[in-house]
Amino acid sequence: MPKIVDPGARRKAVAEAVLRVVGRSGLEAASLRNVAEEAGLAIGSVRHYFSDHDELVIFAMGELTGRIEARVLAHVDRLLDPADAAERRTRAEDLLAEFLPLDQERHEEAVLWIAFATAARTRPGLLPHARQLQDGMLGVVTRVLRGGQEAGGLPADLDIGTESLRLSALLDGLTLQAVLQPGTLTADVLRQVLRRHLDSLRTPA
Amino acid sequence: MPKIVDPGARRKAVAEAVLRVVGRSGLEAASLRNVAEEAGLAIGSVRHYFSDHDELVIFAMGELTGRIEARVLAHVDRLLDPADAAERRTRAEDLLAEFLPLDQERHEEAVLWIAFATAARTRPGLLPHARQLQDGMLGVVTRVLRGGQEAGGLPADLDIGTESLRLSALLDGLTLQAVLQPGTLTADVLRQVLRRHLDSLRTPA
DNA sequence: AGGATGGTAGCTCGGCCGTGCTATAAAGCC
DNA sequence: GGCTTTATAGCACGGCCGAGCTACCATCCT
Repeated sequence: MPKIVDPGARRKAVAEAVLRVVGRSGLEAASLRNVAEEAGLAIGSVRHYFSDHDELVIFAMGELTGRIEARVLAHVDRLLDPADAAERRTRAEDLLAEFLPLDQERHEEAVLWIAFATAARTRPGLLPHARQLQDGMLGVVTRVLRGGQEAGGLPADLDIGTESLRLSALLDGLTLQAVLQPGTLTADVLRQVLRRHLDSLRTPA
Repeated sequence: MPKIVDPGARRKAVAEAVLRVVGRSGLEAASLRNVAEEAGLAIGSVRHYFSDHDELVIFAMGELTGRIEARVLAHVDRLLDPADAAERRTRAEDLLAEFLPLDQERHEEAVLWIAFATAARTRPGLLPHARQLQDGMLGVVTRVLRGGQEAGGLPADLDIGTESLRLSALLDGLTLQAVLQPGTLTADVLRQVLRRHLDSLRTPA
């Protein structure tokens, strides 16, 4: 039986178990024992694929950030590919909405992201993944705003640097509040706030 | 020696030790042993003032939120007391700036707040304090915006509900990013983003 | 056929955890 | 002075943790 196993797939399966445990009970509950049970494996089997507990958690975070990144980048392609300016605004909003927990899947990802990102402050091993996703988000937001400016949809004198920070902070804040207060910030409200913000950018300073 | 001790003061002193440990090593490090050592007490002494480990952590979070609340409410009084509209804008900005980690003290508080608030998701005992501060912040932001509108500094057709959510989310997001990326978001940048946001609210939709 | 390889499993150890429980000493009260 | 109260201290237990290590077994290679 053993040889035919794809190690990468196994690692991913275990990582998913980690994410499920973290989503359900928090990062501190992601022990080897709990993860092994969640994955339906023995503790020794899990350790066969991960030398360290740290490596397990870091890899799981990498899976999470990779998933989020892929979903956003797909929208980036869709935004930049067609040159029809008519749908540009809609596409931009949809792209930025990918950062918000608008459905259950993205809410779960947001919960996980907040858990790992905040844990990175005291777990140096998680910092690279946290920085990468955060920088990536700022980069995407910056590209969207700059693109909108070049397309004429946004005022030419808009300070893209400051506005990118403001918008990315808004997205982060909405995500954080949605995670901390599930039920209060519904998907409709989140979308409305985002739309209001994008509208406000169109009016000259 | 024993009788002359003020229990409240002792509990506060131990709570401060909790906050120091959490700030340095994260909430998961706030064990009775670590806290007792930080407070310079024996583990048994700490337990004399707190029946439970849970109670200790919850009380410490209460101390934190109480501290933040008191600081903000002082600004609220200062904002509402004088009726000189000239300084109103400045006072409002200063009040809102109290939510941002502009100096080392507030940065430390922001770190602690994020740690406790995110932990509240899997620790039900922390939820009340988290909700209270979060609701309080939204309430203060709402009052500031509504006050600005009534004073004529903001457009009359501004949707205070949505704008309050947007602004409070922005403040939360800036705080989160400043905590996650210390050094990147300097105090100057934070203030600039806040100022830009308040400026943008003055222009009619 | 038989050794090598790699997946699966779990026992064991030392360490930290919260907590039940007990012991000691200092202060106030009669 | 004796008794109660309370602050301080810490021992001991059971539980969970990560990690070292060994054992077993299925497959593949020669």
